[in-house]
Amino acid sequence: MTRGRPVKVRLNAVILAVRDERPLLLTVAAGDGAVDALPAGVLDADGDRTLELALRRLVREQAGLELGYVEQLYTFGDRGRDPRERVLSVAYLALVGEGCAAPAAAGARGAAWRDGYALFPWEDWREARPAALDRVIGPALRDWASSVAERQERVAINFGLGGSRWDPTRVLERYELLYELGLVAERARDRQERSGTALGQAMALDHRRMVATALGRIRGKLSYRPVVFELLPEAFTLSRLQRVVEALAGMRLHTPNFRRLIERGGLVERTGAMATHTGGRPAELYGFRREVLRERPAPGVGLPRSAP
Amino acid sequence: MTRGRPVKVRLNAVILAVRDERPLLLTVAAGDGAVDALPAGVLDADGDRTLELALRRLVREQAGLELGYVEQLYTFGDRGRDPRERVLSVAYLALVGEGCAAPAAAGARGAAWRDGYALFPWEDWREARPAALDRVIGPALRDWASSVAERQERVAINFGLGGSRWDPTRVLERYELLYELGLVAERARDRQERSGTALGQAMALDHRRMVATALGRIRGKLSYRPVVFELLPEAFTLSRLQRVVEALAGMRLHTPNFRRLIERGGLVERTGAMATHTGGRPAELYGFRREVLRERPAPGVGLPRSAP
DNA sequence: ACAAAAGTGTTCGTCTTACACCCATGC
DNA sequence: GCATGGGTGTAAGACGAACACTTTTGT
Repeated sequence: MTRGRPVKVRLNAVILAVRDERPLLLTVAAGDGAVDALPAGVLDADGDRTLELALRRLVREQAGLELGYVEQLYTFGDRGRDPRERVLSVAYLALVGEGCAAPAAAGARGAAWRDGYALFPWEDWREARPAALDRVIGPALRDWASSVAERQERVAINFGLGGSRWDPTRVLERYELLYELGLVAERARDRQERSGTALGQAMALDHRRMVATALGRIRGKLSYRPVVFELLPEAFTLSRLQRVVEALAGMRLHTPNFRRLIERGGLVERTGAMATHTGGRPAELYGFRREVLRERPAPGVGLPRSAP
Repeated sequence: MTRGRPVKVRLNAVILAVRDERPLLLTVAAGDGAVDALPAGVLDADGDRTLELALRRLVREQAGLELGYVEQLYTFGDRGRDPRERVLSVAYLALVGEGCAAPAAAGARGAAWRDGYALFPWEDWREARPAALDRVIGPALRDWASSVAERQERVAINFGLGGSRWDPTRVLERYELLYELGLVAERARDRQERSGTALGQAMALDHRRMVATALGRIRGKLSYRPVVFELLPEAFTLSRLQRVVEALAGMRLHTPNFRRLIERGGLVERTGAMATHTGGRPAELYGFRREVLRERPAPGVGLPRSAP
């Protein structure tokens, strides 16, 4: 076997929570301090039995946070990802309850919880169709794709423009397209050019790409795995559940149908208790119903195919 | 940052094709020659621009095969995966047409195409419910799970036993459970014990786990991405398409409904040509219809929830 | 003629979506 | 009382599963 220079291996954590109807991301200060970075560290070849345990250790050390749900996201290894050296980064996605994401609960090293949609303003369709799409992105895409069929198709599929629908899960594809077009700050930085348009908040290295991967992954997973419950307390109201799903999906759902889907799908069960001070009528408190895993092969909340 | 011993990085390829209604896997001779291994190699930190390109190069060198569809599968990094040293292995899944998988078309180094279900006999439900399930696996699982609720749940979910349905995508979970129970040869080998039950053909290191990951992934992907077409020629009959899907899914489908699903879903278009010598009435030849990608967010063939 | 595979029609039940409406609390 | 959010009923429609049945070849 040929053997080149050794490659360094790093682990990265995309840690998400939802609080006040906003998806939050745990960040630490980057080396140069100018932008945020993801918690990261190196695998201890002797100490860490598995990659996942290494990640948990690392997040514990850096942010004082004990992770619950963790899944491997993707391994990034392109040359030039890190201008200093060739690194392989194994990225993980972790979900924590909103209790962990208390405003003060940031540990050492400038750890902080950032609004996820500050990174991807074009991904939040809850209030309205994001303004950036029509003001900046749309024109730039049209310009770029003009009279190149393949580009037009790519734009249509990923941004739901030419008769296609907006697919909430294509977060990464959209980010990468915007990167190629030079609409995000990372592109100019990576090429050492003067920066032009800079949509959304930039992050260190390719960390924003990792977060895009994570958001896309969890949006997809919502509909076939009961992952939302990792972000909620033991007991919750259905509307609270709906708000969390909406925050992740970046779109509003039809309340009455959402309730029925969840209840008839057997994902939750009544606890008997009630939530008061809801702003209106008191709401029943529900809990995740584990048995659903036995009953249905792919239990999830299912995003609508059309906007509500 | 703490820095332990450096970790080696390897790439592995799970290359699948379907031929004669059987999923085939490209293997090479393992170091000791006793079992098969997956094509593998090392990333060239200077030469390879991306991991995917490194993988393509590697497969070209080792098996003389030019890959088409490639996707990253998973990164394996547990300690003890390779008894010799701590290695991180980034596994990729590749799909090639049956032309590449010609019986003779194995390159150097003892490359060969193996029947995928020789590795996982319990995964092929096309002819009948696999015999091993009732003869060996069922009793062993019941024994293991007896009077431990969590184990019973895990068995039910993954093997479709206690009121749950068989979920074709849970290939990895099933393999890992059988590993834990000592029903596959790798378990005894890894623990340097005398081997007992040895279901299915073993592979080197944790390569069979990688193949299980790949099979589960592609089974899942069938229903929301048009991946089958990577395994078919440009023009094909609907029944040929059905056979390929069935080979991957490990189950039979209801022919008339399958046809309608595919046609109504807009996944294919008539080519006008006909296939003769089909054994009966000549069949129309179809081709993949690229436009679906614009029209539908998740185009795929959709496996049935119940057996036909 | 008959076997074998291709291909069509129709029915039924379930799941999705949308619309309309009633209920219980705080202020 | 009325605004606000919680909660229910029901009907139209899309979709998947199952059944029966016709068509076109090779032998």
